[in-house]
Amino acid sequence: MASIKDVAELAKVSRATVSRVLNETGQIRESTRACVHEAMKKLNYRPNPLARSLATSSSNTVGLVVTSYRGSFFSELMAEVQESVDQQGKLLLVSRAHRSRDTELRAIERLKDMRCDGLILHARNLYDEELRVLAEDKTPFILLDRQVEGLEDRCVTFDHAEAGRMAVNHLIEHGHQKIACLAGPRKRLTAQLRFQGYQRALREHGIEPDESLVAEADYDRIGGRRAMAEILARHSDITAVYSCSEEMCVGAFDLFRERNITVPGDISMVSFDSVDVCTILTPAVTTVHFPIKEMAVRASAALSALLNQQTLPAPEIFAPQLRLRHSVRTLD
Amino acid sequence: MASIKDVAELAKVSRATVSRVLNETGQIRESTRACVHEAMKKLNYRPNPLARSLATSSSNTVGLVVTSYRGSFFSELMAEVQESVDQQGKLLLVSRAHRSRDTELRAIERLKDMRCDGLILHARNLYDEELRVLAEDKTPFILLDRQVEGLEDRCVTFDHAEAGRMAVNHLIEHGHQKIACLAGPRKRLTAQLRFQGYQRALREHGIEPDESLVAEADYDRIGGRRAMAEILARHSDITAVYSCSEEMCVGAFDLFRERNITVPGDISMVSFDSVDVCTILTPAVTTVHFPIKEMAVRASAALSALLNQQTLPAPEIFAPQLRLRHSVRTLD
DNA sequence: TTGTAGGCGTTATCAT
DNA sequence: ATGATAACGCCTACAA
Repeated sequence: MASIKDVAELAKVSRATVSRVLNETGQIRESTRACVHEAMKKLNYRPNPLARSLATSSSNTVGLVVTSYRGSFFSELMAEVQESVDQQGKLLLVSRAHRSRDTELRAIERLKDMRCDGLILHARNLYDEELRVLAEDKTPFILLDRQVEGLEDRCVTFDHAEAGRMAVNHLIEHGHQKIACLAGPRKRLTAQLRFQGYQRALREHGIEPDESLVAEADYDRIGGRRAMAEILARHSDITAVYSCSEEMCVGAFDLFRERNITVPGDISMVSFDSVDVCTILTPAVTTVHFPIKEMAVRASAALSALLNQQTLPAPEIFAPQLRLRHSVRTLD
Repeated sequence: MASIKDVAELAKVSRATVSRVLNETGQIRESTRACVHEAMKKLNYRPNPLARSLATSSSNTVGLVVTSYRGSFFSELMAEVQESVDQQGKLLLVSRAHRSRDTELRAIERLKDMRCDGLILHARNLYDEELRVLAEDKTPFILLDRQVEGLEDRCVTFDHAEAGRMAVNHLIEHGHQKIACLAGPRKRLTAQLRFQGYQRALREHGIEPDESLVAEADYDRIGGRRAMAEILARHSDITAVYSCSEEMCVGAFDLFRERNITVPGDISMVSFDSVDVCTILTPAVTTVHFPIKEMAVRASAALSALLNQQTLPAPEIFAPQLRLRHSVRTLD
């Protein structure tokens, strides 16, 4: 591979000059510029980004931290970030954080080691304080789906509790009282919020939440099926279900199909959803939409603005949105 | 950030020694090793991978080239590769090639510029010859879902034509004769193969393929819906559909639902599938499974073997597999 | 076992 | 407008 030195020699100039035409910096005579360009073509020269990074300690690279690679949620999230980063002419580095503070820290470090220009963090376990400390040093970052005091302008968030409340409200307004909840892992903050929304909606209508109507799963399909089975074993007379993820909703439908339970005939359903899986089900399921794609795009844009020293767009809290479909029956 | 130099000074040794303990190379007295380690801890030293790459021209990085980031197929493909690369302790760089030879070449170059140790290519447009030429130079690569003469041991492939034949055969064996085809983009080789499988199955049973039973789409949901509508406009009496992608199948179901067409009552369906979307539909759709996930894992493993100079596992042609579900009715 | 010194390919600061 | 030259942080002969 030809290096800048080869180009310099062939063009009979110094490496500095080649560097200048390369970066269009400084003043260069048109003739020498042409000469250099010719030499570059002739040698099929490609600048070495690693060397450049070493010299500038920046890398034209964006880092993304996620807790998992699996499942359509993360897949689409990564794809979306990939897309926008790509459009900014940068490369994306993704690093997985698994499920602890420690591994999240490591994931971030790997990315900083690579001198990423900026980071997008979908970090679930770090303490707010750690994040604030992190914000002190060089590498700028955006927090995806997380609210941290003092870092509001770096947060792209969603109101999970309100979303949950809306979903369950919808059910109650249609006459449902005995509403089951397929909940996410309790130790995840957003799962808690979604659950709180459920409780809040019930209480607002004078219904006391009943723990035995709730079952927990890891947001996944088979977990959802199992959780649904658990609840039905305890209460065969529920009239509605509030699912905290689309995959759990699919799992519940698996069970319904097996047992010839019809939706919304026997049971009404409202689910969280972020990649429109619920529209594939029959009937299409009414959802509260968690716009992870839009949020991902927003995060990339915000980071880009940060990197270019532009004024940050106002921090945005994405609003939940009810998407009415055909899975809710009006009870009389 | 502390550099190797700082560590050396603090430990009162040379940078070479630090480098040695870092890479566990050469012989070092236990006491100095300890000393160096201590210095590293004290300074919270982290080696700079960029500098290392520059020096060794290798980067502990794997590159992946895809034609698109969108859609569950690519999402899951990337996630899967991400997972295995991650487990090898490496970082993944993904680059998009869009839809032409030229852009594919560029995508590959970007990755080579970054000195990726190896590449996984899902390259659709490069000529076989170009790939062979590419194989000459340093960076090793694996071809995903593509067969190239002379590079057989670097190919992880799937028999699309046979898969298509199996699918349509299944339909014919259940008494169907007038079988529509939701085809992928003709200019893509694998789409052609899937289509050829359709033709072959028909001919083997003495049915002459009828172009008006075929409609093309870009493997996507709305395209599938439109294509299905086109065919139905021409032939309202088809009894079965062969869909070349799961998303098109979902699109067709969208139409069916609108028009109260039942599956398999009115129309039977067999579809290609790679991420099990078809099991979400009602009824669950019988599919030929295109095991992209397994293939992605295989590709990563093969690349890893290549990188470690291990003997390559025998090249594998993944076999199509019919997954019987409930979307095919037996015609009498 | 350890140190010296040159190189990896750029950028950037001075001069000229 | 251009050229030396010293970083950037690490690796690796070659010496000692």
